[in-house]
This record gives sequence, C-alpha cells and structure tokens, in this order.
Amino acid sequence: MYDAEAAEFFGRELTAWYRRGNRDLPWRRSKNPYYIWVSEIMLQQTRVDTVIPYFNRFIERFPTVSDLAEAPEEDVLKLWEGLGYYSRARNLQAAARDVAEKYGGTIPADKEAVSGMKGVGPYTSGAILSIAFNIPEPAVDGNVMRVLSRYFCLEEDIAKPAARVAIEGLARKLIPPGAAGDFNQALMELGALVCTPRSPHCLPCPVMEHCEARLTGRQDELPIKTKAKKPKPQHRLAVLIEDEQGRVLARQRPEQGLLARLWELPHIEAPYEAWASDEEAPNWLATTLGLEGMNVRLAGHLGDAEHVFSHLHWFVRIWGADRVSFDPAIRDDMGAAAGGLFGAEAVREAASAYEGREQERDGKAALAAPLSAANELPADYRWVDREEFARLAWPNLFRKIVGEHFDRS
DNA sequence: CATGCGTGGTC
DNA sequence: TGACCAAGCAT
Repeated sequence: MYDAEAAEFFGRELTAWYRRGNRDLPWRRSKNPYYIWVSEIMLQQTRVDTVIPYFNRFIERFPTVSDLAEAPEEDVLKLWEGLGYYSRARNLQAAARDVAEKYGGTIPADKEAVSGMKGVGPYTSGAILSIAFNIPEPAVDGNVMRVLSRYFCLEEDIAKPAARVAIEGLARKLIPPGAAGDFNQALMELGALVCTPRSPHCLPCPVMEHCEARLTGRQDELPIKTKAKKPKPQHRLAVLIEDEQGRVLARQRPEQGLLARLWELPHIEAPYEAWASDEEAPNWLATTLGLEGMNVRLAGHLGDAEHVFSHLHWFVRIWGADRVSFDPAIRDDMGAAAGGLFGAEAVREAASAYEGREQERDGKAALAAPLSAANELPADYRWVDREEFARLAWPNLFRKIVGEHFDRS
C-alpha cells in the first residue's frame, strides 16, 4: 500500500496542482487566523457554496475576535440561522471570549492553545495551524480520508474513528517541507472537485499515475464506509395561537441539545395514533401541554410540516388555538426545578411536582383552569410580532411555518 | 466507540 | 425519490 516514491510524488504534484489554480473563496483572500477559524467551523459538515454567504455576513457583522466576543448571543445565532449544527455558533463565541481574555484577541500559533478552543477538534486544529500559520499538522476530513483511501488503497472503514487516527498519521508524513497549508488545502480541493465521492474524475487528476485505486480499477469501490442509520420518525403536535394584536406565541429552546436556544412554536411528541386522529390529537396536545403548565383551547387542524434532521424525521401537525393560560403553580415549579435542571428533566420534575399537588387537590381541577390570554408568560415564552419574528433565530421548520402565517395575515 | 447534532444538494 | 453526501465535534 504505502510506497515512499508514490508518497513523495503525491505531495509534490498535488501542491503544485493547487498552486497552479484554486477556487477564489472569501476566506482564502488572507491568512487572517480569525477568518480561517470562522470558515473552518462553518465548513464542518457543510458545503462550500452554502457557507460563502454566511461567512461574508458573519465577518461583516463581527470583523474581529473581540467583536464576536462582545456580541449578544442572539445576534450570533441569528447569523447562523439556517446553517445547522447550532452548537458550533455557541462554541465559536465561547471560544472567542476565551481568546479575547487569555490571548488579548489574537489566536496563538500554538497547537495546544488552538486544540483547546471550544468546537475545535483534530481536523479544525490542523486546518487552522497549517492554513493560517503553515505549521506542519495534518487536517484530515472526509475529503482527505476518501482521497488517501483511494490513492493508497486503504480498506479501513472511514466511518470509524480509528480510521481517522490512522489516516492522520499517514497524512502527516505526506506534508511537503514548508508547504503544509497549501498541501492540506490541495488535498481537500482535490476531494471536492476531482476525487469526488461518486464517479471520481480520474483523467484530469494530477496524481492519477501513482493512484493505487486507479491502477487497480478500484476507484469506484473505495473508500469503504458503513451506511448511516435512517432518521427515526417522530410525530409532533404544535400549537399556533395569536393574541388580539396578531402576535404569535413562541418559546425558546433550552441551552442544551437539539436546536439549542432557537425559537419555536410550543409542541410536544405524540404517539402516531393520537397524532393522526382529529379527535384524539387535541386531547393529547392539551393534556401534555397542561402537564407543562400551559392550558390551551384547541380550534382545529391548520396544516402539516415535515423536517428531516440527521437522526430524526419530524412529522409536525399544527393545531390552531384560541385561548391560552399558564398555571402559576406550574410556572413556579418550573422555575424551582430549573435550578440545576434543564430541558426535559426540568419538565419531568415540574410535572411530578404538579401531579403530587393535583392529587392533594382532587383530580383534574387544575387542567380545567380558567383560560385567559391575560396571564404572565413563563420566562422562555414570548408573544412575537412580525418584527421580532425577523429578529429571532428559528430552525427552518418553524421559520417556514411562522413566516407563512405572517405572510397570510 | 456510538450517538446526538441541521440543512440543502444531488442522482 | 429516497438515500447519500458535505472542510466534524462533544460526550
């Protein structure tokens, strides 16, 4: 597999190929470590064409590490809206605050320091060190694993973490002296434009003459990669309710987990049978929200939406409501439970506190609490008008649903 | 090591 | 048209 002559040829020819011509990308116009860093975070699991406009807006709004460090979190999330993997944005800002504090806003040309930044793993660390500072560190992403699997006919399953570690060792040996940045980018450029996942373009490839896969006709069989699992179906019932001023009731998601800190319509998971039945759905929805202290009067099925995440497939049915109130006792329980608890755990905690008191009080009295729009809202809930809707960060699913609602009204 | 974590493009 | 894919990281 590994051949010293083929390895030397690879580094030399690939770097030369890259230097002869490469894509003009916004983050390639300087070696500003901050630009390289931001671009590499955005490029994690995300296509170049998607990232370009996000990168330009982000740098315009936050030109330096300090600007990012000092910004309100909601501004950062708004600029990240639609890009996905939102913890990247929050980690990026947390790291910017660290860099501002510890290093005066300058990213150090130091492996330990860069590797220690939030959201920076082995790939991104190598990318920043090599591209911004030309430090000879490998930067092994999916492109690099694919290219090297083919060039050296590696048969390791690149879906497994161990494969990345092994290929990193190989990639480190391939870096031509003094050319780490260009070589690492050349590898990724080749993977993106020539040595593509399906039907690689071998004829124009600058290193085809020593490519082991090409020489043995196996370029279409490599790399070996086990298939990902299908997203798990989940049925959800959401509530769309507006107040007298046409504002929509929204809530902010918790700090951790899926779509952390983004805004959404109140919604809950339901078994398919309840979800699908126009008789059962309102009961399920009202009861479940009631356990969270939100009492609603449902008024009809408004429409459906579907959204696929990496690991979940949401089927969302939107129900209109005309009355809403919040149970103050529950709200207080939520606040108490939130001391040290988050998300679903806090809800369970509040729900059990609620159930305990419900028994003391005889049954379902609390669920039949008076409906009124004049109640105080829990901390994470808000009535949102058109302007605030535009200012807050929403996952695509709810941005579409609420956006279409405002377009109609 | 496996799983959770978004979205849009492509065939 | 559903499955696969894209410059991964945290836990």
